[in-house]
Amino acid sequence: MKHLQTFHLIEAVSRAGSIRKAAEDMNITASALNRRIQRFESEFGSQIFERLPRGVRLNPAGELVLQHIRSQISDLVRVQNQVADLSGERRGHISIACSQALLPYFLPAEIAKYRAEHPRVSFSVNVRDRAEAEQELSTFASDLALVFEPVHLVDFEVICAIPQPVTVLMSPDHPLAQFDEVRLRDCLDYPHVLPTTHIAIRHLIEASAHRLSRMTAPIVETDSFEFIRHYVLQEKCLGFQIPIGLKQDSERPFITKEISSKDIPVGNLFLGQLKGRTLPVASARFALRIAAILEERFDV
Amino acid sequence: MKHLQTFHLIEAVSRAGSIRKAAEDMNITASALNRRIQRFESEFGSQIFERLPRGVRLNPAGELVLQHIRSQISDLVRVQNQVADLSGERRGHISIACSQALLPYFLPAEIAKYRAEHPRVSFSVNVRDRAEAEQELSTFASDLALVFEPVHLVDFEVICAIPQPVTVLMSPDHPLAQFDEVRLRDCLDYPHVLPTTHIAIRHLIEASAHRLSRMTAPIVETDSFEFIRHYVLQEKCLGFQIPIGLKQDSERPFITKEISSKDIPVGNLFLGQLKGRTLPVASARFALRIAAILEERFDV
DNA sequence: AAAAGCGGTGCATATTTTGCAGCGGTTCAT
DNA sequence: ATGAACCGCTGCAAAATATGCACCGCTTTT
Repeated sequence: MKHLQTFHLIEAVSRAGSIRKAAEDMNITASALNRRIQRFESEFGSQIFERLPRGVRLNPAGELVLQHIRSQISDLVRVQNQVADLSGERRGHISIACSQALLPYFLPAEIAKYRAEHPRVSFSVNVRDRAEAEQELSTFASDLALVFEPVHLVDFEVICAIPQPVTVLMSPDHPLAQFDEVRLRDCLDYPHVLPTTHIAIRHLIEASAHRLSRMTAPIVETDSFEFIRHYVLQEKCLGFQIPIGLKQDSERPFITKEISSKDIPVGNLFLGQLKGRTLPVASARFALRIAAILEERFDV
Repeated sequence: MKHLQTFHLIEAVSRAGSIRKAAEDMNITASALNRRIQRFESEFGSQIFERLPRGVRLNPAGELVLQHIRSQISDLVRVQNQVADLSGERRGHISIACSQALLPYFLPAEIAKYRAEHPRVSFSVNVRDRAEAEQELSTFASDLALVFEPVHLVDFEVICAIPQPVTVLMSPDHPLAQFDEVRLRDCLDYPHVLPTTHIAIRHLIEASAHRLSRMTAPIVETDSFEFIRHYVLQEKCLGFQIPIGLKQDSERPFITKEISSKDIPVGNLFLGQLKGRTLPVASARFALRIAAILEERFDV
């Protein structure tokens, strides 16, 4: 849309860090771009870029404006989709930022089910750690976030929260496999594989270990849950996951046991969106549905 | 701002009901305006006006677009105010749609107090009945609404709700003035003045009278609370108000008695904003403050 | 000290928008 | 029934606006 061009240019400049580079990216001359920005600043009533010797950078006012721009653009496509909806077409695109645990079973299954009913809806699924996921919402890069234990929760509007106790997994021939209940202190006695420190499960385990005055001693540290799931079958050791990352039925190649909340506090899986934002119809519908499914499955 | 001009034109056309009239209002030729609208429609991807023999009218898609436009404009001024805030100026404008009961004491006092601290903040206070007030929010004509018993509550985000029992007032020499408690049935036995039917208090009274199988028989029906307050001093009769519309201290020229919730259900005074909207800083601050004051005074 | 990169500007040129006049249609008052 | 009054819409020339080019003054880099 024509009247948003200046906005796209501003975004390009903020990305490129210099007017000349941005001009090249957008296939116009630097002088034209320069003047557009000057005109915008004068109409808007305040500078939005600070001029540096090596280029330009958004100033605080500019950050606000950029946020406004992104929200405006995303809202416009929302309106366009709603209009398309009016004329009978059920289409749209849903972008989700999610934690790794959602990748193997939950999201593939749910998205497939949804698309079976709404074939004209397409999806983006972006793996993001819990900090990145929130960032992703505020830049309008994703509509929804489905993350385990997000960090800030500012600008994060919780649609639903599902408790997910940390779960230990092991191969069936592991010594701990025979017990009904597994305590954290037992786990720490055996070789174990842990996620890297910025991952929420690791965080919960470290904090709890510290309360027991114990130390973790991972034999392997990884940022991939998939790796953990496969590794416990290779070497006799323990791995950790959250329930939603595990197959629902009992045909699992390994034994899983939830660790009591007395040992490790129960974390939450949050489904959320950008605070105050009106989601596109498709995303809003999908979010409600996912919330219902989650709440039913983990009966909250 | 230049890039919003098309939006203002669309708004003008929807208001005028015809392109030619709108063109005159906006001081351009009909042909130019016509072409702008055609261009917008083609860029947007769908017609937004339906062409009638006597002019044009927004179609459903157009209604959505207009809503988007209003939200964008209001959001832009919000950003501008926030930027002004950054540069140290504390200014802004707060528009409020409210019920009559707020006019005599509450709002004048609170606005004055607020302006004493923030002299650069200006206000609009618009008296609206409870249906209009909600309308007012969704067209972005007002930032805040402070209304007794609003009707729909769709698109209405409640900031706080304050119970307000219907209160009967009378001159000190009225027969009922001597009793501690006044029942609704007693009130209906005496001459009474009532607000017109679209006003919430009347609604509550009518419903309750109906439950008692009694009828109201107003000697005067008015849409002015001010009139009621003055009239009970002229003729020996009863009037009805809600507490916030009455002076706080006891220096009232008339006797007031709250009617028990057993007789008339307690209505609520709602402070609210448009659902999902981010208010301008000034309005948001003022709303929080009013909420705090209300909750303290009527200790919720 | 020279080169390279930056934002900003004057001026001629290209592009877009506007106003004017006029077309074909429907509504409304006579 | 009929003409006047509106309506949305369009071709074309004029006005307004945005663009590209060449170049300035400046800072950083080499």
